[in-house]
Amino acid sequence: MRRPTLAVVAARAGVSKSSVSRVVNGEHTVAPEIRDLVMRAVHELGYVPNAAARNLVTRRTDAVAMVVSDPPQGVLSDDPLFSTVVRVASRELEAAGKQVVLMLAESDRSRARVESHVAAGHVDGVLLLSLHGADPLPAVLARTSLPVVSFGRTAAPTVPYVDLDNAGGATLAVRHLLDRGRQRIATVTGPLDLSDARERLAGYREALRDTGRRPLVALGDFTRISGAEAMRQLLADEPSLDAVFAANDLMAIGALRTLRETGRRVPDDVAVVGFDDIEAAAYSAPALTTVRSPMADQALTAVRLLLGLLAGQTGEPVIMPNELVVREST
Amino acid sequence: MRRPTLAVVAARAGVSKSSVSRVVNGEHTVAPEIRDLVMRAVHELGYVPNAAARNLVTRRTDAVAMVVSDPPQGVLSDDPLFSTVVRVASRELEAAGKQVVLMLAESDRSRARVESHVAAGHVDGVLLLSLHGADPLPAVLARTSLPVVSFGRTAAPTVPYVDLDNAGGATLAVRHLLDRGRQRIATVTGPLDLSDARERLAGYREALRDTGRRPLVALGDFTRISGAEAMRQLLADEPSLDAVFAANDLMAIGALRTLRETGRRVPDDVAVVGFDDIEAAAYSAPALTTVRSPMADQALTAVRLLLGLLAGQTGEPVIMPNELVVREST
DNA sequence: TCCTCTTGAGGGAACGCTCCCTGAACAGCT
DNA sequence: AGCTGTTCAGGGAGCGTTCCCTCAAGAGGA
Repeated sequence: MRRPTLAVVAARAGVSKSSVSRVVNGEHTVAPEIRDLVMRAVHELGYVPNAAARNLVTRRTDAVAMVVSDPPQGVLSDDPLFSTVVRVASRELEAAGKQVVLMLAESDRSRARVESHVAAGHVDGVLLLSLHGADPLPAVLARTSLPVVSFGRTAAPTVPYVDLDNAGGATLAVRHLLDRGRQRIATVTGPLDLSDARERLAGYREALRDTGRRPLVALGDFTRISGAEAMRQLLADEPSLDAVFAANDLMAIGALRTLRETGRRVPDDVAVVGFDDIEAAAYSAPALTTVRSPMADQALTAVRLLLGLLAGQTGEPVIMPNELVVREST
Repeated sequence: MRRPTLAVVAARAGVSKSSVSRVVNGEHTVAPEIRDLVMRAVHELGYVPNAAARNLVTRRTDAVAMVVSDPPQGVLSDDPLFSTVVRVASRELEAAGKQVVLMLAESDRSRARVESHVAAGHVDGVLLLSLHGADPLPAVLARTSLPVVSFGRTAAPTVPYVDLDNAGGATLAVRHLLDRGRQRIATVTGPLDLSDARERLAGYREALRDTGRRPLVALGDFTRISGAEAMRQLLADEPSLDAVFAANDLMAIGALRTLRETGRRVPDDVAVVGFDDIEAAAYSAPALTTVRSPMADQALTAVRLLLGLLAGQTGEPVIMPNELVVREST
């Protein structure tokens, strides 16, 4: 048994297909009595428009792609970022009547899939979740001339993005450590192919510059384990350090683990600041001082930007502010 | 400038539309020379089939809905479960050539959206992420007679699911505490409207039954904060307790926090076991002994089950085994 | 009363594809 | 040589919409 079509509804209501179409699409050039007739038939038959047929003629899909551009074991994998951003963005897009098509771009093969899917016009626009500055995808997608918005800065000039004030946040964190009287302040960076990581490092350097202190840098990759290892490295290089700024909370949590294992008290011996304020930050031992990044707001802003583009408006990049959350680790 | 259509490709190749269609769909009743001609034209023109037109006539969509059935502040919100399951499932579905339509079902309104979307035939099948046993959605979706598979047990009899051996895992955890010589073993449950939570509680009771020990139960809701509060409650009720089985890792981490704040040493004074083995479990202080639930495998199994149903096979519920991971907290 | 103008309903082509059906070409048999 | 059977290309209807165009009906003005 087949779902009813426009024609069936029209027959039931005793009007033409055109009128039913007009009512269903909310056009105002239709007499109230006809509208009522149609509405009744629609409800009685449980009519739902066939999206495929509609897309075919309108060339709109009312769908947007949510592209997660990140390698399988990448930054977003275990990050609370993923669930927060995906959920908030989905909710907002659904509220706007858009269908959300989730696509992973974690290999060349899947990137090609994304590209052809988008180029084929299966979606009206793209919300790109990309933290990787060198990602080729933004530029590729921009070429399709479909609206694209990126969550996180991209190199493609025509792609508006929503990003944090990473450098500012890092400076905030380091200034806080300076205020606490710390003398030897190290940092654990994220993977430096990510602009987020580079900017946070730049903010760290910036804050130290005027104080005459030497930077002390160890590389991490935004995972807990890398934070633990980088901390070990830092302690070996500079046993006298008394503060660490980790470029994200997961690495800060890893660093806490190493400090605990090596018998350092936090914050007495070493103060630790993270970045992001993920929920786990409040539950570490000791609870983590961190720079809150408004991920939900950022996601919301990105979606609104995309919806604006879809509606024909233009879009400018947005930088979100952030704030320091002081807890027990400093 | 419009994307090329079948007809354009046919003209270019000097063959009929039908032949192009046959080649594009990989039918074998086509002569090699014609196939080559068509393939060349396809590549030269960058032809990609129009999905809407194809769907219209085939009544297939090659899309599946991934429905996240969970209130906004629900269990999946901050849970690593979400990102793991969503990513693994997406990857597998994409590999099978399916488009993934992400839908949230967090309110009556959005549930209705999901229902009408599915009933309207916009997808070929549904992968339901539902941990809520009383969720009305499985039954509703089952009525559409489209293939539905649930990640997590459901009450709907016709919906195959993939679930953990929750009771067995809980029993495993409690037996471990008994083996360690613990005398007074409490538990922190999840929200009891979730079957996962109920089963884990049942497993706890089961393991204690033969030992003649009295159960000691506090209610949580699978969040860190609830674990911390439940632990406080337990300590007030029974200051002499020497072990806790928390029904998930997040609550176990919350419990660790309370124990630390109240001056208990773990595991010396109180041993703690969690459930799930999320990545954070290895980074708590002390590192958490926990029951590993193979979430990635479970997601994969669910997807395979769904793909089987889509291919016309039948599907039976699957129960995944789990194992104990012993760390520092016991 | 007639004409023009406006409002709004109906008819039907078009969107790009699949798939059924027809029929051409050729092989194999009597 | 003639007939049957098989293989495979082409023609064209139809999928369920939208939207342009035509046209009927009624309002308003001369």
